Amino acid sequence: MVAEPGFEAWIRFLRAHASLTRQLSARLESQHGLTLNDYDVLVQLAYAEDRRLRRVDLARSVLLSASGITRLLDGLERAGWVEKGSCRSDARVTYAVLTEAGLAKYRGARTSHLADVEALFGSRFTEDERCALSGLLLQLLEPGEDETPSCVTEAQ
Amino acid sequence: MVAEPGFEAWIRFLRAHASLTRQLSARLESQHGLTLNDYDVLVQLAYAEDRRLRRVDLARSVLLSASGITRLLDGLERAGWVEKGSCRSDARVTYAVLTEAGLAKYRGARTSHLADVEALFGSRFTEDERCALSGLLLQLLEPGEDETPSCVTEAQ
DNA sequence: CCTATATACTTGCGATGTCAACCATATTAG
DNA sequence: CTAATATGGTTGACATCGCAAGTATATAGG
Repeated sequence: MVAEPGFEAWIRFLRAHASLTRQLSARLESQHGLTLNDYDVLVQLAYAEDRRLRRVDLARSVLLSASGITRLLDGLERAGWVEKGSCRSDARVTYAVLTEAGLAKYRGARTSHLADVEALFGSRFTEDERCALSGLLLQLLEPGEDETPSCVTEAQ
Repeated sequence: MVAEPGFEAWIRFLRAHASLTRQLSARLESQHGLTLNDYDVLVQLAYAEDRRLRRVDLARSVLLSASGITRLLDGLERAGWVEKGSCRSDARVTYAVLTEAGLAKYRGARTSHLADVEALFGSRFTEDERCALSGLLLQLLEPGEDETPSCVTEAQ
């Protein structure tokens, strides 16, 4: 894309995303057999209360459609990392529950993935730049979309 | 994603991308029957010399794989917006050439798409912020990936 | 020449993701 | 209580995209 004065930032945003996610997902895929979204879901569940989340909420927080979550979880369930849980108070909802195996899987993938993110993304910035970028990106999100829960500061 | 200290920026990057591209591509799709990538290709061609580009180069500049470009162009060719051109000096290469219809299509989509990008992306920043963001994003791209050609400043 | 390797491009296949339609359960209004 | 509507979730049809493999042409070395 080109010749769109003032849209340079947008173009770079698209390009940077394409480039980074391709590299990161290739690594995650080859080293752990996980998708970026798979990993994302595992993290969400690992830090959720009782290691379980309603499927709708999970969908919202990873920015996938309802059907997208069903399909993603299908895979994680087949692998034994997630299982379904039912809800006492509302028979419509199904929980996605992280299994022990799933937790182990997450822990195994975590270190190398974080290192990859650091190498391809974090290391390109100074501390200040990263803060600035984070702030700017926040301005792009709708209020509800920055769901980064409380545990952001937790070191695990 | 969560609980990854220092990765807030990365998470927000992923979320912002998912959110923005979904909204933008929905609009582009409903108003013009184009994908974000379709549009991207039309722009590249519209500003290219002789309105033609080698398929490889196009792939690189849109950050698609070789097969991705073949398929994307299949669609644009079926629609009559792009056609194949052969190369005198190298029989291996095929050009993607923008047709008159394709140029018209681009011009028709351009205004509304740029307005959408401005509304969802540009308008969230001040001029300075946008510059800063653009600079930061540039640091994420590999040398060759910021292909934004010379005509960036052109007003069309 | 002629073989080896590199490049341009296409195709088969699988993975992923969306939308629309659908079912089941909750909730609300008469 | 019942009908209307909203919400949680799944499924089928479909589109997009990457990888691996294959074809065709170019280029380099012996």
